[in-house]
Amino acid sequence: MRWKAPKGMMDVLPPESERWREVVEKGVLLFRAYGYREIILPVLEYTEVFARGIGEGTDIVRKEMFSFLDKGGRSLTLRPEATAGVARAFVEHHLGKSGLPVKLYYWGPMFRHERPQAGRYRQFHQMGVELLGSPHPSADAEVILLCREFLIGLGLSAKLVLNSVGDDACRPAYLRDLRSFLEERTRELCADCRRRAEENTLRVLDCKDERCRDVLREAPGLEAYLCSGCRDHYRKVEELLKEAGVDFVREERLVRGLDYYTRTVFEFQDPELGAQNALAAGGRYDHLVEEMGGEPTPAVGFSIGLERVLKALPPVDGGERDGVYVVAIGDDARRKAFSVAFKIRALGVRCDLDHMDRSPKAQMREADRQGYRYCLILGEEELTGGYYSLRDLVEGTQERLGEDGWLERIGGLPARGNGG
RNA sequence: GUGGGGGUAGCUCAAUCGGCAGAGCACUGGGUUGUGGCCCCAGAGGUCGCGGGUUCGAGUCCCGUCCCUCACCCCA
Repeated sequence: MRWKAPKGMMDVLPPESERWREVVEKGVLLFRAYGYREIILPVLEYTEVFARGIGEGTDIVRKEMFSFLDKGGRSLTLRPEATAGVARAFVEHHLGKSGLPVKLYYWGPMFRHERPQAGRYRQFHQMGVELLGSPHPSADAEVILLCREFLIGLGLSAKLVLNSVGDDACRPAYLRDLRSFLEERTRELCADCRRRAEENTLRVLDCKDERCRDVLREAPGLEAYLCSGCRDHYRKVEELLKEAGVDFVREERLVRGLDYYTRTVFEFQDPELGAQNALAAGGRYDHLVEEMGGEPTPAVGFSIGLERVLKALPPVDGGERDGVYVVAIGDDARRKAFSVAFKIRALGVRCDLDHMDRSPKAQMREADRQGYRYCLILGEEELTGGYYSLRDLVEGTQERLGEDGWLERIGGLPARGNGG
């Protein structure tokens, strides 16, 4: 094989591409129903946008970015996520000046230079929302509910896990104590955790190693360190979720790998997905806009992994038959069939005809294979008799349509098979 | 970056001890001078990932290499 798509990147072919389209369109309709409007961002940003926004110490920035120098020598990076770009655009266009909150949704490709595995790709696609300007717990609860609504609307039942990672008032003290605890116990930790303790301390809490977990059971808990503001905020988010009848579990070890999160973080997990089990994730980021050079603007959002959602969805079920395939027999008929097909398409009815110079039998087989409901047959008999033969491929019946009104008849055909 | 598994037809896979590269599905044609699906017949389709080595002979054994995949790290 001569050429392949780059590692971790893939072509989406039909019929899979059609499922993508459906999922994205459902999401867009739902986001709009919640008052969000689309923002279309560049796929590239100056590298500093991500370095500052996501955090210099995060794995994403340290080793997962597709970066290159442009011809002017500036470093550009393919976006590894969308939130930093949204914050940059929010500041650049002074979106906060004309009234808050600002509610935006996006969708598109993201890029991370990681080793691919099940549910993880180098180019992957996310759709998500950002609610900028509100510090209120109802904003957190809204985006969580919206995310849940999206997944449920697709027929998925994901487990919601929730936590609070505190804010500038309380997290530093916790980190200090956690670090000193880890230093004391460092000999009992796995190699990864020793490294994490230095570089991304909170993530030690997430370690899967049993021995680390045993040690961490004795570590100071984040919850106990939360300041009254964070504690109160978190409690109210929980109350709103309960009020809405949403099931969730608090997972004290849930911490996210991006530096900008404050207070609420959450994840929707599907245990059947394998190691990469987060369908969607998000949280609050009260200082990101400020970090990007804007006014202090609290915000909250989430993003959904399209590939993971598609993978969790049940397999495609054939689909209904529709449309008309024009079967032409003989040169005269082929000539006429060509214009007939265009007339049918102009009605918005799916329609096709043979481009392979095939026999009538093969043309009908093609009609069947491509899922057409009807064949409009046009041969010498029809030409001399002045009619069209219309065959219903589901019923196996055939009728004659006169020269007058045949097009109207086709426009009025049932678009769907009768009851499947 | 680290570890496990795997690369044979378009797809999913088989090939015994080293001895003529196969099946199912899909595709094309025919069975019907103009009628799909089911059935029957026929056909087409291969750099056995790539390179080297051992051997009379390699898909099979050895070395190297590339790629895919799952997992770790991390994350959607």
